[in-house]
Amino acid sequence: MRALLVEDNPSEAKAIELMLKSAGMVVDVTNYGEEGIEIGKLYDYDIIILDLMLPDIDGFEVLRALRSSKVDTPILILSGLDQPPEKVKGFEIGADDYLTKPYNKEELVARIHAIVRRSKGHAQSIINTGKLSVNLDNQTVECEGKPVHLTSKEYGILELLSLRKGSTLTKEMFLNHLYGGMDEPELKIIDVFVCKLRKKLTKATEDNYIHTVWGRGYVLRDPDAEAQPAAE
Amino acid sequence: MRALLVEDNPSEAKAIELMLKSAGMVVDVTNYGEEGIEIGKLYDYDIIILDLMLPDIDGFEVLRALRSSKVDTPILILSGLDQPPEKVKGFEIGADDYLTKPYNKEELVARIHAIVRRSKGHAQSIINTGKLSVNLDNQTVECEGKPVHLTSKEYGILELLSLRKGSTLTKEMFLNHLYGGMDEPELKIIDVFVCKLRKKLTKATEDNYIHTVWGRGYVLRDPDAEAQPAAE
DNA sequence: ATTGGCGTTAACGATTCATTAACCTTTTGT
DNA sequence: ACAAAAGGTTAATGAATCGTTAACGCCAAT
Repeated sequence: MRALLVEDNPSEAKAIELMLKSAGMVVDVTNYGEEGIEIGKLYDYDIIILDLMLPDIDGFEVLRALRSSKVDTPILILSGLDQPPEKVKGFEIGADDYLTKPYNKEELVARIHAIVRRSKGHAQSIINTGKLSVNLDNQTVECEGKPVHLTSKEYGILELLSLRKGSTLTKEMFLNHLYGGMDEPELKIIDVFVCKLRKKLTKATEDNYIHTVWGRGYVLRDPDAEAQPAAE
Repeated sequence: MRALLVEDNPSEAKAIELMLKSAGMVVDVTNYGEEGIEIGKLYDYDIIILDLMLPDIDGFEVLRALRSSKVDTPILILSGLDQPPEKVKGFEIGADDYLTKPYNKEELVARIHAIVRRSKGHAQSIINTGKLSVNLDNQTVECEGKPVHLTSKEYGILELLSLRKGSTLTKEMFLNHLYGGMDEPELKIIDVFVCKLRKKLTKATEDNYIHTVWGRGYVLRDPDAEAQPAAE
């Protein structure tokens, strides 16, 4: 999962960054609102965490700018002010959640998980596909109760496949989901991880979940579902 | 176990501190309510023991301030007044227990143990995991009835693992659980203790309880509960 | 004063993971 | 059928993380 954090206070930013990373997220950080708008438009994040207190421009402006640029990434607002009118304002402009400081650390991670889940159309934090179940909160995978050990990148692939189960995802999308910052590896790496992931899943499930859509990308499909409607 | 004591009377504070330390806890002490709020927000204690009689501000204010700052650490109130209305007030604001002076020394420790246990979701003071049983009251460990001698830090690791059995804990969490004050040693120390602890547990149980989650931390798992973790 | 247990740091080797590169197989278009 | 493009697989490399041991200093008990 890839997140953008827009927070000016360096120590606070570092604290949140570490927290998110220890929850297994790929995190980009910026201290300026303007840069937040830039990067937010440039990359396809799963979530943007936005502090209202920024040195250059008002946090609300960042939110407005992103939304008017048709960026529909879920946005969670962090605020020091606990004024209900402000909260309403945030939602009106298009925030997806609003957390007032000081907030409980676990709560931030929990909310982010919930927002991302819902934004992809999942009510539960466990996504079942055939014998497989992917736990988005723990970042664990099980096959009929037995744990399947995946490395973090392998999990990242399966996570995205599960979140958007049934639709074809391009390799670029996987790259975007798995890597932060500006130093992405080569596209080919996705093939390699898909290969490794398939091997592990086949070993565990005796079944085939990840299908190749030639020239397009990959899809995750439930093997039980007989009819195979054209994905996408 | 890490505790914060907020108590203005120096001799009383010293007495309680020693009592808690002799019960194996890591204890930070402050004489002022304001400082109690500060530190309580800053660190992640297992419990906060709060005297209502404070020189600067009312104990209830400290409690209220912590709770409104989303600090959900269990709080035990110590009080000289035995007025039922006050007791009710404490619980309403979010105290977890209320002890009136003079109180029995053992009772204080016993209550603290009970509160911490329950706050982590354990009804019993003995946590069993496979052949292992960890006694939170005595801070002792047994394997099929035979005692396993652990040093205090080794026990601290196992205690936290047991309290949060099944979930992955980062090295930072262990550091926080094992050390008080402001002078934490380096993260690496956790590896060393885990190594020593594992060796003792393996010798006693002929089994493996502590699993490494690469890049994240450690988990305690019941070996009976599941089959082998899927290989490469 | 001496000893032994413990906590801590440092150093080194072992593992695991991410990535690239190379090579082979399958699919597509002509 | 054939070449080109895309995908599949494996091996090699290097970096990050982890495990283990040794060594040092502190403190408490003898």
